[in-house]
Amino acid sequence: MDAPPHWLTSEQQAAWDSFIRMQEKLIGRLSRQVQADSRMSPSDYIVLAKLTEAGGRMRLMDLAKLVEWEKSRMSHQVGRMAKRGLVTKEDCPDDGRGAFIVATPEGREAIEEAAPVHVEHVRRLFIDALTQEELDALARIANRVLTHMEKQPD
Amino acid sequence: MDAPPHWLTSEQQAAWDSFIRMQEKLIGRLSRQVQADSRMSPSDYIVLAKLTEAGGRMRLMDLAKLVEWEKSRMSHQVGRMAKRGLVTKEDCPDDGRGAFIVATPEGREAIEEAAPVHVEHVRRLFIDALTQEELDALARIANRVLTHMEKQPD
DNA sequence: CTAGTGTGGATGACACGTCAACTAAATGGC
DNA sequence: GCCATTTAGTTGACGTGTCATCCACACTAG
Repeated sequence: MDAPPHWLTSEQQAAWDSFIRMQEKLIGRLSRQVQADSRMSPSDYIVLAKLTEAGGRMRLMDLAKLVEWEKSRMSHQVGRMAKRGLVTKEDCPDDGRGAFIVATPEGREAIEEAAPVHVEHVRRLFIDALTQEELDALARIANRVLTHMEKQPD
Repeated sequence: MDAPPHWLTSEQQAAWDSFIRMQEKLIGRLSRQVQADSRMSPSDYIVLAKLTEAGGRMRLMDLAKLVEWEKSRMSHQVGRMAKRGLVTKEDCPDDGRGAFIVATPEGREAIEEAAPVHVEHVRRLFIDALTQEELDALARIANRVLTHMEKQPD
């Protein structure tokens, strides 16, 4: 009969707006900073971080799952990174289709140089703005949203 | 003497990871949904929403400031949207450099159709996962981070 | 062994964002 | 009025993300 309540309450809207705004500003700024002081793209950073963290040698598909990317995106990304000398691709003996992605020394050096700087930025922009209680609250909220999302269709 | 504490505590790291993960999943999913059920890109949606909200006729620069984009991005975006018939560009009589961006009827129709669906998705994926207290807490945290970021260099 | 299916990965077309350079008109000082 | 400086907006190159498609190899059933 009567239409469902289409819009958000002003409090809900305010929360959503604040979240979106903060998320955009924060991510945007961190991205620009990674690029500025490491000459790597944010994607390069993530991939290299996860790759070296896992030993520096991984199957493309495993890497994609680890970072939660689709394989196509990872394939493109790895291709570009190979062109820049950050990683190399090796054939996989066990699986004729397979490819190992291997971090080059330059790649290792790049990430080892970039990581502390990046963490410093995260601390300065984000961590330092909040108390540990607020961080805990945020983590709890984020995890709640994540588990709730998993139950939703689509 | 001793190096500064380079890394985050495990609690800090956990909070950061949860936030990033939730943010990526949520934004990713909402983006795909906008595209799926409106045949508009997320950028189209935002621009059209803000534009019509403001009367459907605005200077490009004002629009850019409103959405907090740089003018270049807005110019490209508006160009594409014009090509798709969502907006048109009109010369500005008062300012020879200027351009008015005007939402076309098709643009208005598109956003009016897409908005309720999008809000429903936001509600379903995000709002419904949290209590009003949690939403308030999140808003407070987000605003804290935002004001803290404004004080930081860069 | 072989036919069908599934999986790892590459590829190409396209939309998007960023950066730097550029044009042209407005503005302010003199 | 004239020159220097802003400001509005465009443009092109480039790196990136997505989607659909494709290929080669692996696996399984028969």
